[in-house]
Amino acid sequence: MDTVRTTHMPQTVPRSGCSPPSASPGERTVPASPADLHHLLRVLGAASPPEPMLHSPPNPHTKPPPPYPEDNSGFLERLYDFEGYPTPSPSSDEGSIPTVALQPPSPYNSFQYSPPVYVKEEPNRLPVPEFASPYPLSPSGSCVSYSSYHQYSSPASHHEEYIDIEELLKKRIRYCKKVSNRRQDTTFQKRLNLRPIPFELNSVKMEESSGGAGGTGDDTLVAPDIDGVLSMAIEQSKRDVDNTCTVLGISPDPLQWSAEDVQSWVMFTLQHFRLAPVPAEYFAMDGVALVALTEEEFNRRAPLAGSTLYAQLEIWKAARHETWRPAPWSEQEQTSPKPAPPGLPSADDMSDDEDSESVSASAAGAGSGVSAGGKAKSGSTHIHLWQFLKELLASPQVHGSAIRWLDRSNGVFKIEDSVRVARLWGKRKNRPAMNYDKLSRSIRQYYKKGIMKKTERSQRLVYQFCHPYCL
DNA sequence: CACTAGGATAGTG
DNA sequence: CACTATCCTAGTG
Repeated sequence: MDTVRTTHMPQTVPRSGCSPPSASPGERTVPASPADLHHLLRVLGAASPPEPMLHSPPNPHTKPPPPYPEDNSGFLERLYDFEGYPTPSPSSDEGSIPTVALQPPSPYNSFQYSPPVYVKEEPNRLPVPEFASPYPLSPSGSCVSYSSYHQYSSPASHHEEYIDIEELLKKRIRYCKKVSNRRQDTTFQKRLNLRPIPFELNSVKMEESSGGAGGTGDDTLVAPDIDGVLSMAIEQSKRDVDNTCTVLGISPDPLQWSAEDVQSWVMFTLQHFRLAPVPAEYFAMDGVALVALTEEEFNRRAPLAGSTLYAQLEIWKAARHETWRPAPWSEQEQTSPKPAPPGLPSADDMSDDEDSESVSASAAGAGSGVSAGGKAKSGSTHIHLWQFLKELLASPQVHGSAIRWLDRSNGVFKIEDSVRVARLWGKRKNRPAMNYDKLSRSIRQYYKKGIMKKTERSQRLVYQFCHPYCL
């Protein structure tokens, strides 16, 4: 009989509908890479002007805030400078009414971008007008800060939200001062090796750990400071995410988004950042698929908004995590403590060189080189085959010998090493019995679905993505 | 022999 | 139900 298919192992691997706690060993769950942190910093605190944390938790022990430019400019300036951003000039060019430009935290100002929103400054408080997207901007970019969902059902009642600028400044300044005081002002960045914070975290860690295990005072201070800022950023972004979830009625976990959720989120984010609309079909996918997209793929789909969307998604992914743990740059994954799912021993990935490099770095893909993946093991087992193939294709330096683009713009690619690709696929899906025969069968299913098509001149091992899957 | 093509069925979420 | 994973038969170069 054919009931003897014993190759089936109990598949406990959750799919998109499941909650994250049981991710596979390779599953990357949070800001696992320094690049993620970079995103966070860029989009959140460090790179943004006075931050409208509308409902930031009241700080009981607040002191009178230093007047805006005088006391803070130094810190802000430094903060901005070493992040490579122009120092904001909080000048008031509107006569007697001081204004503050609250700009959407477009991290990469490379794309078109909405005009700054000017807000009249009142003593210590800023009324925030309604935006196109009725949600006030937050530094983290996600929709923010409503005290409750109900506010939205009665728009008339909340035309203005008040931002406690004192709070904002104090919060940020406290951190800046803290850092600055520990290291003498001008050199502290170097000492902390803070420059492009995220990207160098690895090296920082490595150097330090290799240097003196004991760690002179300096060494040990680095992590906590950065960590403090990050924690704050994460906290805020989590609040923002939660609020947005409430408004959009979507899960905080992008992996659980349906295609509709993704649409909602994309539209919301575009609107929120006043970015040009993107054809819906470009992001016609569920959350799992969205999460699997590399930054480059975001940019291909939405040249003007891709970076922002990608950065936002990074924040959402980060916010998924309940806690921000110190030393995120450590080799360990940032996944919440959970037992390794049955099936693949987690060590296995490590041992198998060829495969462990596997797809992870790829997510980073051609884009920033590091972005989403870093050294983090990529992804969930929920990934679709076509996404997986694109992941491989996105890192030719790693998998170029197994699979490569023949015609990138038309989505034509060739599998050079069918065995290896199949093995990688099997590994990712925790299907040890995977082979090219099965893999190709799955690919052929895509013909029907319009995800892939046969190439004009059929060649062995050559396939072609359909638009927009090739993006 | 390696691959292509596609039907059928089972498993999973 | 979608999306594979698996098995299988038939055909191609």
